[in-house]
Amino acid sequence: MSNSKKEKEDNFAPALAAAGRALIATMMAKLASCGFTDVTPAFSSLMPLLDATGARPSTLAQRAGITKQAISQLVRELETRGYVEQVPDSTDTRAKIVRLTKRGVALHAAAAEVRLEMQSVAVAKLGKARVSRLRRDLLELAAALEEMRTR
Amino acid sequence: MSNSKKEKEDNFAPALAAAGRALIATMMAKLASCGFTDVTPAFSSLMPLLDATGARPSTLAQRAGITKQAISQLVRELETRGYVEQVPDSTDTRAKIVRLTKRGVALHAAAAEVRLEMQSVAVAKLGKARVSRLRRDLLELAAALEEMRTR
DNA sequence: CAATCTGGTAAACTACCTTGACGAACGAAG
DNA sequence: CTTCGTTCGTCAAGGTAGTTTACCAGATTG
Repeated sequence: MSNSKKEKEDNFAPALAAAGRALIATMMAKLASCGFTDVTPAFSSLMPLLDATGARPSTLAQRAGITKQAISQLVRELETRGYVEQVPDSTDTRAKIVRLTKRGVALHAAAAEVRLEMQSVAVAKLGKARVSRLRRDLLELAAALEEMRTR
Repeated sequence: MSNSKKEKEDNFAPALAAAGRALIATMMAKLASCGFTDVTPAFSSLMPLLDATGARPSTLAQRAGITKQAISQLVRELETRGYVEQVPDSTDTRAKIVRLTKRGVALHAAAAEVRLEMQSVAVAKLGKARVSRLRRDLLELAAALEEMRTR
């Protein structure tokens, strides 16, 4: 009996899932209230990986940890919605450069602001020390699980 | 300048995502190595919500936080793969009861074991205190974000 | 008993990712 | 200069996990 109770009490998976869901939902809600109603979660995840100078799809894929095909689709969607434009890379005929449009810069800024606001909310609730410890522990946990997986 | 740096250093979203991905990937890998090769992430997420006595789809939907239609599909998949069976509820002609088959019980047990193993790995890496603090902080973070969203 | 609520399903759709196959261009090596 | 392996991006198809909309049938209550 204490066994099952212990698992339920200590199991961090639901907590992790809940935090993840809350993070996404809050980001979406805040962006929508800023007028960005056609943004999907994947867009907002991609935003912090883009900068003013532009980046190649392959680079983005690497940063995001997904395939270049997936990025290709995502970028196309972003393009049809007017958030980015693709220009040819002058140093490589094969390559493209994904660059934020004016509207994209606005979304980028809005997403960054929401992230900062989330950070503030977290710090207000948990305190600065616990927030940075949380981040660190999550990364260590991920590494430990990853090692367990591959072993 | 310190602003953007601060955001990058403290932003917990990537850490959260990484931990979540690692959790799922490890669960899948471990279950596959136990012979459960036809299990999808959603199956393993559903397992801890099922018990020996069986439960109604609606109840499962509530516990999982998704629609009853989604549960309906999932349960059907689980049924065709032989992990659960649906029997009529004697107390309500409309209702069904989702019950683990013998194979389902085996999967349920395997998933529980993997969760315990993950817990052990986490404790080995972070220590018992930090793990339970991590869980608590995640829940508080989720609540804070949720409040921020609805406000 | 009629109205309404609840349990479940069906179909169509969205979002996000994968694998596999491919053409075109780059870089180096012969 | 040609050949060869690699890299850049795309097309096509499919899988997973959900959603919304619409609906039926059984249960509950005024």
